[in-house]
Amino acid sequence: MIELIKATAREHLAVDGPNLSLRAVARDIGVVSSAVYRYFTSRDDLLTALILDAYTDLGDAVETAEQAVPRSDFAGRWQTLGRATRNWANANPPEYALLYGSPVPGYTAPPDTVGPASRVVQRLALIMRDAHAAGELAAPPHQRLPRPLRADLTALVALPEFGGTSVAIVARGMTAWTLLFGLISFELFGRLTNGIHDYEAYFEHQWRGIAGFVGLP
Amino acid sequence: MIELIKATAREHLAVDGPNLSLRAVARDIGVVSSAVYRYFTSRDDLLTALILDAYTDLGDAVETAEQAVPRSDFAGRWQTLGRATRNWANANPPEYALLYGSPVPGYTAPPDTVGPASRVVQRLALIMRDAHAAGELAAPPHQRLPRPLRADLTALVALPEFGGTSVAIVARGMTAWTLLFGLISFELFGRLTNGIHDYEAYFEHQWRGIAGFVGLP
DNA sequence: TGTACATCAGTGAACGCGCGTTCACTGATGTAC
DNA sequence: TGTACATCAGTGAACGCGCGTTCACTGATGTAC
Repeated sequence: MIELIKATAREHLAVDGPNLSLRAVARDIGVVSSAVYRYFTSRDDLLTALILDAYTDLGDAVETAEQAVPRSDFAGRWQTLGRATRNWANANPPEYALLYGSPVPGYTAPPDTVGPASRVVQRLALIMRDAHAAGELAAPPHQRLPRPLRADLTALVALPEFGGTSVAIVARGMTAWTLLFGLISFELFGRLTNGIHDYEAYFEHQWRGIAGFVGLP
Repeated sequence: MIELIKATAREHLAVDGPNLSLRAVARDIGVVSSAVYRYFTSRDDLLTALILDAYTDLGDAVETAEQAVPRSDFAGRWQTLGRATRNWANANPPEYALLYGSPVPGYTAPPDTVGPASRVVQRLALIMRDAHAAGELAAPPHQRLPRPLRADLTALVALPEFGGTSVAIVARGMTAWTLLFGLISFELFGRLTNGIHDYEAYFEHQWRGIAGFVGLP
């Protein structure tokens, strides 16, 4: 039943956006609206469940795809990670908008979404770390950093998924991470409708381009 | 009066997000809800006016800032363009979300928003074109492109603001454009809350980093 | 200077609809002895 | 095999609220002669 509610709610996301109507979901299932309260304590609770599911689904899809590539094919792993993320987003646009679109007004995601939310970027970091460990990651040029930014980045280098790299590498990894979701958002939110027609080719090219920027072969 | 309605509606955007309530706006102004219909034929019409205003406001801010930099200081113009865009977004988060967040369900922007919507990217292209014309834009490495993508990019190179550059340069310009709004979205939509504390320093560094990628000095 | 008329901003009531959440409840199913 | 009880999914009515849009209207202001 919980699954049925969530599935129906997901369908509604596609039409109404994040202003999910609990009553409409109940109506679709053929149940009275108060019945939903047996399974979710509130509308926000249902929304949170959907968000968590979506993060998990995306994380699984990306990890599965990336894991199928030979470990030492860093460029291949990189490309696969990007492609899997984009594919998931194209297969689940409303979920993507829920996760990476504008925040729902009046709703704040509970702290237990943080973990699942960072699986993609962690995976991305892992590829760079592995390439770095194998000596196949070109070192970015040295750049001066203001002290507070250096502090932030230093803390990130200390994380296990970035461990052993450098502040400059982490910064470029974050550039790529930002670009990844920027590319997908532009595609799904209609920024490319004037100019680009072959979205897939465009994405593949842009994503490959940034691989060079982060130092991958 | 039109201005008063729009100003009040803007305040509501901040609280309720894009689900703007015409009645709430009227209530705030101290007028009966039907009175608004004298000035806007529908809720969507009001929303369109807000979007157009926002694009214009952003475009003005960016152009004014960028124009104040000496024409031959390409890196300075680049940095200023990015900074002005970010500053505007930080000063007007709800408007930014309206323009660059997830699309409002059930609403499609009319075609006359296209022009104002592309002022920032046009400006960005202009800087690259000027730098290229001055011989100060490093040529990106040659990359093979699938035919449909090459066709798309070739059409873009023909636009006046990109005229005289190359397919590879346009592609990198689009990377930067995507990154610009990706960086701002991540900041405003809360993707950086774990890890980055000094948003401004972070942005400045990332944006300068991508300048090198597009070939600027 | 005064009257007649047109313009126009805003009113108020209504239509028909939606929403989240609560609460006491029914009625079927399962369990224990 | 049969009775008594507990569990639990779902009901239905209600609360109090919101919304966009329509329509005939009032009443003030401006204009023409």
